[in-house]
Amino acid sequence: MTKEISKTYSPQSIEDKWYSYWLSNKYFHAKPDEREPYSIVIPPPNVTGVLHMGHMLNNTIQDVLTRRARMQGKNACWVPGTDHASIATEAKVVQMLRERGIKKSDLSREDFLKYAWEWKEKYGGIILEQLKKLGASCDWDRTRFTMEPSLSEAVIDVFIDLYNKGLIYRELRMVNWDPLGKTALSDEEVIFKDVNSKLYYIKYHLTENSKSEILNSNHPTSNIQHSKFVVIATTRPETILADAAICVNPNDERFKHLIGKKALVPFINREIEIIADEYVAMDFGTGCLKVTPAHDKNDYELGKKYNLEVIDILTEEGFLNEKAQDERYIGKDRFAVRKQIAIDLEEAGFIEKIEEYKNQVGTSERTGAVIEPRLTLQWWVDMKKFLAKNPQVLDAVMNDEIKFHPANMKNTYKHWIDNIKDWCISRQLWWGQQIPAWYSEDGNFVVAKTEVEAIEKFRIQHPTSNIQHLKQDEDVLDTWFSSWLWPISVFDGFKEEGKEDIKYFYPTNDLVTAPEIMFFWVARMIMAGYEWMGQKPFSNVYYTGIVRDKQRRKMSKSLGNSPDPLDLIAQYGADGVRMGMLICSPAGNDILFDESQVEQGRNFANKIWNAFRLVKGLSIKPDTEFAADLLASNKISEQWFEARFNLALAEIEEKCKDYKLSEALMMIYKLIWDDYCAWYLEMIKPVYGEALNQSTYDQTVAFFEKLMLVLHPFMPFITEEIWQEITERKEGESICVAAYPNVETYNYTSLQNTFETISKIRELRNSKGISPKEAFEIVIKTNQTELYEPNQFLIKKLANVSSILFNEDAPNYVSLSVSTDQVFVKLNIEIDAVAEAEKINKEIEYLIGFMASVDVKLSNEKFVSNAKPELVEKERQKKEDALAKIEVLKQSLAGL
RNA sequence: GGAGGCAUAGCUCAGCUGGUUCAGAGCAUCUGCCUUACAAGCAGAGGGUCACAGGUUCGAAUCCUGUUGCCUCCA
Repeated sequence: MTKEISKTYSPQSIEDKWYSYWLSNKYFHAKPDEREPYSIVIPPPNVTGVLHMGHMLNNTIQDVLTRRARMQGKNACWVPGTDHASIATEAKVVQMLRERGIKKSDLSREDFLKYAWEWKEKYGGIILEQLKKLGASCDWDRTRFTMEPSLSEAVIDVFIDLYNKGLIYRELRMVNWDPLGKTALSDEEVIFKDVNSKLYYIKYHLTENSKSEILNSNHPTSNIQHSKFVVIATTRPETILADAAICVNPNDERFKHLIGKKALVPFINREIEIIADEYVAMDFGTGCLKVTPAHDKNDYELGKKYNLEVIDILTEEGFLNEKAQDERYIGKDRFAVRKQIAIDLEEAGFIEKIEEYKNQVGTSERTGAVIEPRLTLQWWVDMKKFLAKNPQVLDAVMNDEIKFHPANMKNTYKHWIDNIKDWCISRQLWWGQQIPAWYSEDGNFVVAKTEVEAIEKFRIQHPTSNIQHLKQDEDVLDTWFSSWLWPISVFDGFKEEGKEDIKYFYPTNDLVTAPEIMFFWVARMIMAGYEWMGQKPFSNVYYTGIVRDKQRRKMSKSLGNSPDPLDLIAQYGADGVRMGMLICSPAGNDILFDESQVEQGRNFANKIWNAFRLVKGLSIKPDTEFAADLLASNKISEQWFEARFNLALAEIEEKCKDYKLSEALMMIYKLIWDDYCAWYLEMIKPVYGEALNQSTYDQTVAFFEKLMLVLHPFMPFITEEIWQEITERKEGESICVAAYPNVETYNYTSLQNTFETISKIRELRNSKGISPKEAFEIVIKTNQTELYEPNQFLIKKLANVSSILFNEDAPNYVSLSVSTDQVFVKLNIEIDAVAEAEKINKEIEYLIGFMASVDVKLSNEKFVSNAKPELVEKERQKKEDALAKIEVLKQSLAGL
């Protein structure tokens, strides 16, 4: 019977089998009907992406939510897809071309895009295939891509719409420039990193000095005031070549006399003025600030204020250009120049000192390159205006119309909204949606969907412009400018026709995402939702943590500390990996991933598998062939588990409602392992070679089935396998679409004292080193025999007890405390009366101490008068119980 | 520099509007068992001044204040 089922669970073949069964039966496909809808849109992974542990966690959670909803009778739809990821993808394509010996600069835009699409078709979207291994129950028929034609069209329409509403403008501004990606970035795409750098103190000679004096001056400048220099401090000495002024604080006594004078930039001897502004911090560096409007945001603002020249000495790749004036540096990378110019300055005597300095530099989220502030013409969304038009963007989150889990993320969200900056949406790339702006040769432009429309608009808006050679804007839109439409565009919400999906599935229910893209994506989807749908895009946002290794380092490819999820699945099974990821990942908390957790998951699967083997291997006979007391005992066991199950289910549902999935999973784990396997199955298991009665067997199978249903969202594969095998199923049935159990009423049968008796006897056996095979005789002293009497069968079976007597004398027995009762066990070995007495005395001592503390409370008038009456009553009960117990213990002392 | 959060067993975390479900869970550790479902297992056990110092209260892990340490986000 059990011979055919293998002793250990092997997931591989089972997982593949059921996943293709689910696909071929289209259980994950959803279309609008009369049922209540439930929808989730996937945070679209980069089309260049490969599954990493973060995806595993994120998508497991989405799958749990989706599968639960589906089983609870909702029309569940989880929409998958990928993001075109402008910068990342373009970088990959450029790299592929380089390997083939092709330079991007040699290609036309059209040719480049042809290669890019080719790349996308070939390598893009591997990640979606990997998700299938995880068991993701996405509606694959709905797979979308942010750059597919209809989604791109929506993006363009939205741009035009916002432009027409006056929410988009084009302006020359300082942006975050990525010299590697050669594009502008939004503030959100810049990551600040701590670096150890150097603070260079550089002398600028005042123009009163003659040239020869400058070159020969080597004397130390201990007193700035009387020297013929000013000294400025900078971490970026190469930018001195772009200096336009020096600035001091007008209140700074040290430098008042210098205001209005002129200084010379080292090497190139450009004359710059010393100006005064309160912006300068007197206590930082030397108190003199070099002003470099082209290469620093604050300096740029200062430059605007004082009408300073903007001298941009960097190329788009971050190399120095001819404006740097010094031949030694032109054409070289800014970091190489930084090193070299420091040496040269030092040799020429311009360096006063160099200090070690810790500062933060911005780097590109996608390429890692150090960001250069750069003055360029870019397209912007006016966020303040946008929010003024859509106040719900903040309100809905603050009043929980859109619920954040965990809720404290609301603060972060509010802070961002309150300090919002305009969104730079243009990128100097080719892979993406090209900006629908058209320029005439004389510099006018219109925003229009097509060239034909553009010509029309020119005729009206700029009738004098020459429209012979209109040129479309070269730039594309920020990737997030398409992702923010995702919950709308995947349901074709921007199309004129086919509105059934959007009407039915929007707003979506849950969004599961990482906290770091709250601003990039979550906030902007909320904006788009209100702007174009007039409604929130989702009701709940579940923020997952970041997956870290045991040393709390973020898992990353470069550190090599991230296991390959597919290897893990191959080794432990998808169910095991899912369980391992979820078991310790409360919402918002980082998860410290450790392979031992996945092992725990695999072990759990194996445990379930063996319970299945046991149940499947039972032989069954009709109830009529069994003695009444055995049937009664089994009935008690069934009732007990039924109660346990419903109690636990209610709690599990509560936890799930609060999105505390890891706690819910832990409860299921304990329900199955401890309650069902360790207790229930042991209680009803017939002695070897004997059969089980039919009615108990039926119940046992029914319980097993229910347990599988509850566990299925978390561990879909093994639960399907067992659900299919444990009883007869029809073709086309699946646990995926089976009804989730409801909490039912039950008769509560407390086996508390019985279980405690069993445990205490086992403990005694353990501590005395007595074999489990040796049976004991016991006497139970209690005034509640009804708590034990019906369960004698169970006590005998599980604790190996041969006979049970009630309230008889028990001379020379060992006494055990069970709740307020005493259980006496007859041991066949000599018992140490002195040691026993000591043990009992200790217990009495403890109880007296305990009573004393209760008495303190009870004699405290303020407690008795202030505390709730039931609480006072409880304390009284405690005292009574303790008294009764002391009495019993004293009796057994006397008996020794 | 600004905002928010955290500190409970070796590790990861539960502990709601103060009071026997208040010191809990899982893992890890230790002891004894290959007891015919499972050694990926079974039966037990030992681990904590609830970061520190004050305060409020009859009563504080829980509320308040300060200190220290750590984390995240923003500039």
